[in-house]
Amino acid sequence: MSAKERFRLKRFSYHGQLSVVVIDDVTDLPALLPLLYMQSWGLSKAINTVQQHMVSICQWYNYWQCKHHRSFDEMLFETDQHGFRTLAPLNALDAAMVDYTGFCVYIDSGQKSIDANDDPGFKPVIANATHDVRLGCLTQFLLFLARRYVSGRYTQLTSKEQRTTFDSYRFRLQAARRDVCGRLNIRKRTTFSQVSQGHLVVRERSLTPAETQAITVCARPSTSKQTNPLNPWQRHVDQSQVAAVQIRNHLMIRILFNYGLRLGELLLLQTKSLVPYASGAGNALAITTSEGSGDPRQAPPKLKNAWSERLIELAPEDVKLWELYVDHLRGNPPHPFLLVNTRKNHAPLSMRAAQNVFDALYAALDQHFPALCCVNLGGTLTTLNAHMLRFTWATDTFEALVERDGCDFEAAKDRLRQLGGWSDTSPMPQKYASRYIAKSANAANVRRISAQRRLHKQSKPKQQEGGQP
DNA sequence: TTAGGAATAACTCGATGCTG
DNA sequence: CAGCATCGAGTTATTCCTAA
Repeated sequence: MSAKERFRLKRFSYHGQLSVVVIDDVTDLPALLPLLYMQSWGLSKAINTVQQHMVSICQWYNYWQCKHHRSFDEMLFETDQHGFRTLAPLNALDAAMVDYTGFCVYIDSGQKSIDANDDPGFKPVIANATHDVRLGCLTQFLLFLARRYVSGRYTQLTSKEQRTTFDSYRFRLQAARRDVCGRLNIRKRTTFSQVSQGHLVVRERSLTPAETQAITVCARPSTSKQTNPLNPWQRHVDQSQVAAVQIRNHLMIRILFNYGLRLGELLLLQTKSLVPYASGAGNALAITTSEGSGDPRQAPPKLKNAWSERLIELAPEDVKLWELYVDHLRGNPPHPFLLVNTRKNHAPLSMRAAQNVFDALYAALDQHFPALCCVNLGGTLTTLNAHMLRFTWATDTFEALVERDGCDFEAAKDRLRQLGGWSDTSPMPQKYASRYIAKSANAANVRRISAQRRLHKQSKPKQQEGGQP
């Protein structure tokens, strides 16, 4: 038969509730197992969710038809070679696990190819997120089947055996899914302490000047005169929001880099947090709690401690950027918070969304500056998060306080404590101080060694030195 | 000095609204 | 309607602060 598209989706109304089923074109009836799944799981879910799952299952059924020339339903209900019917569903599930890879090829190729073509230039036609959604839904469906056909109705297992059998299916299905999961394969992130491909990645949690520079370049928003092809926020469902996203993220990154805020403090900023500086010109940033502001977020950010409340002077160009964003791009949401998401309601930016900004930024760095990120090319930047900008800020600020402003170490530590919102007894400023000492000691050491080498070179023509003392 | 607590980070997964 | 972006939530590890 034309193996192509034996199964399709159909919407129907069930007791007044709109729902979706997978229709088998051969019998013109709903496929049995998806129907059971929909009935026992899908009725309590929103139509979009059910549809999401049914789309995945439908593609799976079409794939199965292509590959094995019979439907997945038939596979589950046939008798095995010994005439036992009871084990057939479980055998089918075992077979399904093997076919995860083939299914990935099928959906990645736009449901055309079932062969694993090892073409290196092969480019999936769907995004990784979609790929993972498909696999996740399919796995959930297969787990539903496992739970159903392991149960006492279909097997003679004791309840304990049922549980272990089902657990084994759950484990194996999840493992199979994990193996082919698109996002996991793209982002192989490791933490700093972990060994990556044989060699240990050693680095501070602050950024090097090269990395800082790369981030600044990537975060620069496009203007009408000049677009920035490195900016990771080029596309958006609502194209009119692209400028808002770019400016907002640029503002976020600038504030974090220049003033070392914690992420929670950043998200608590309000439009009225920018106050004219008491003594003379300039503006200051007031970091404070937002009591009574009616934060609509599920998990509103909180200040870490009482010392976090502070006043920071803002550079003029940041003030301009702030005003540009507030006046023209932020919209007019009913809440007072500075940073908003790009949905229609312009709700305050959530913790999660803010972290996604850094995920996207890291993806851009990975793409455009592989030498910084890829371990094989000598890069050490294996992850990026908002707190790393704070570390960077603290290190740089301490250095500037000592070298430019001529503070002694105690004064610099106190100043840093005040600017960064650490408590009176916090050991953190000490940490940055010792980091600076280590750094300058290293620099002095390098200078000493190279001076020595020069000296050695000069003395060399005169006489050959003996062994080391 | 250390135990415990709160915030943050890292990693997933599920659910749902939005738009071309 | 397909695909995607985004949000909510759960779990665990790590960081930072407080108080004993």
